[in-house]
Amino acid sequence: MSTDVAVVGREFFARDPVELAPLLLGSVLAHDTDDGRVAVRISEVEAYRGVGEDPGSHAFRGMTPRNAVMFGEAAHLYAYFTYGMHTCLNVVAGRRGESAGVLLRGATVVDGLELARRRRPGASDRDLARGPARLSIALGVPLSAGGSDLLAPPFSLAVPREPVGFESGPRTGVSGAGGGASFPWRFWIPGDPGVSPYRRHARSHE
DNA sequence: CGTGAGATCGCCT
DNA sequence: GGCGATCTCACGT
Repeated sequence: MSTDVAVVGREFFARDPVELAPLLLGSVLAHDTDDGRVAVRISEVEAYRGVGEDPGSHAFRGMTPRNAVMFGEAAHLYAYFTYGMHTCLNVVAGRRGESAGVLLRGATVVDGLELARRRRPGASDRDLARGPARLSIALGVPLSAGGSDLLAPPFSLAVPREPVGFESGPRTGVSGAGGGASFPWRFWIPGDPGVSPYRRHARSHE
């Protein structure tokens, strides 16, 4: 159930996002604030490639003020605001200028359960971080934290020593080119309660 | 459990 | 001006 994780260097994240994404399943991301620490174990992610390569990516059309962080160093936080109310979190992937990232779509709380519950009143424990916007609220990460290094305080990110088994399918919420079966870059841990409820389509790996 | 609608505003064409 | 890398609540099964 709990995976053995370890802190790794930045070069681990400087690889193709489609390769990196499944390796992040089972990772533990922690965030410290004055109110305390919340840590989550990642159960679902999506890979986004860079400029010109991936029509579903915020970076597809080149650098803008919003996506500039994606063009920077790996393992930093790309946070974006959407639907007029939600913040979602990505781990920047690849080398400088590659503008790739991995969206954190779902997780389970493994530390700071009381604090996470306070941040999402009324939510069941299972739903605390199940979904990209919910995850950012449970961790207490504001949009303004965008650009932060996830390998330095107040964050910490540890990855599994041994990759976990996973399944993949089309990315959620990505319509038009970039969506559908041509980009099966959503990855999740089968049966994990932290996988978002919105879809299931599958091809399994091991 | 599934579907459907409304909320709400920054980003980029 | 149109549309999101979404969520919650209401209501039907």
